[in-house]
Amino acid sequence: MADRPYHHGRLRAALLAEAERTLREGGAEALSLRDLARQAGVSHAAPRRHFADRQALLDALAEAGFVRLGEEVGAAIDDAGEDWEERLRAAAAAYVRFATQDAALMELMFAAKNAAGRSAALREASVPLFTAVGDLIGQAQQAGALPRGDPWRLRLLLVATLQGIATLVTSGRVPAGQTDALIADAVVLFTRS
Amino acid sequence: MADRPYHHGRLRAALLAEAERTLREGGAEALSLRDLARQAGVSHAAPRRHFADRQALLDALAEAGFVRLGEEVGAAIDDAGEDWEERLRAAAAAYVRFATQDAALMELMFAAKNAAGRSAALREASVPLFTAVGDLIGQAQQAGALPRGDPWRLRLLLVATLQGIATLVTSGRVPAGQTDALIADAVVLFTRS
DNA sequence: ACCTGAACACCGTTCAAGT
DNA sequence: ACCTGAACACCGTTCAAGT
Repeated sequence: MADRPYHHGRLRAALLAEAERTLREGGAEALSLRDLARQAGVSHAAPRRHFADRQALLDALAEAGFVRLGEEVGAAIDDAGEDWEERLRAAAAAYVRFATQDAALMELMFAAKNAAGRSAALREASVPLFTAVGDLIGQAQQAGALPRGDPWRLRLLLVATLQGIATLVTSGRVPAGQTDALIADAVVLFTRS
Repeated sequence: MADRPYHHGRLRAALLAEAERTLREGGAEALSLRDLARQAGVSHAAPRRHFADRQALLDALAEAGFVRLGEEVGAAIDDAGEDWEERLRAAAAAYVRFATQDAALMELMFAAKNAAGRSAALREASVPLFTAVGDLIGQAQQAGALPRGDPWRLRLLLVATLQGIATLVTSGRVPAGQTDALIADAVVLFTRS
């Protein structure tokens, strides 16, 4: 690292990787472009080439977060057995686990200032997540494990419930060790309605 | 304001009031202690007497937010008719309305860094909200409008659902005009399970 | 195409000193 | 008890200049 070349080569990726770590350890407020540049061994103005401003970096983090959340929830569903209630529980557990391990990232992903049409990229990045949950619901309905009804609205309601549980857990309002019980309650709520 | 006395007199209250306004208009990131001091006509070091640091001000805002949310949800329940489903819907609508109008404040209230036992005052401030929801659930259960089961767990699940809906709405993931339908769906989910 | 270095206008926080 | 003013160490952002 003493004789680093003038061009970093992977500065954007390096900044993002380091930012994810800082975000996990100290929250979004601990993220400083100057500090990231320092840790990448680059001048404080160098990140500007890759991120127009600090918000652009946060946007990129949120975007990557949605992609990974979609992957993890999808994988959890696939890895679960064939029982629909079990699959729903696996999806919910994966969602809450992600939120617990990356609480600050989750806050970025659902920040109000990133609302609606603010970022087409962010909306697009969250498609796999919503698709995975939507597919699960549609199939569970066909199998008779979930009540009929507009699958779109049911999908939105399920994601809302998972997101709410995640928020209560990460904000410390669910007693330790009660998380799984709360998730199980939520799944029962949907399957028995 | 030209000949303001040396002692402001109500500096703490003035800072909080102005901070609430800034929070609503520009989010937590727009909150600057120096700027608040300026708007109060006081030196930049004066707020220190009332708030140990910036985080202490944010904590106080979150605390006041929980008190007000508890009041508004409680009032909505009281103002609703005697029908339990209608009362649940009124509580949910009040919760989401609060979150919509004060999205940045809501984020402060449920921030992960304010977790668990971090602030006894914050926990205490949220008691009326949880009590109002808990009482509603207990009474609806006794009236047969909600299924039996541990009311504590049901209370947590209901708050989680409301919080999740609020987050999806403020983060722009619920299509405009679909909010009421989502709230109605949530209430049906609880009453028919 | 990518990065540097200096400059600007802001912060939060601290602390001796004033009223 | 409450507030001021100067000081310190940080920021994000901009821009001419370097490679």
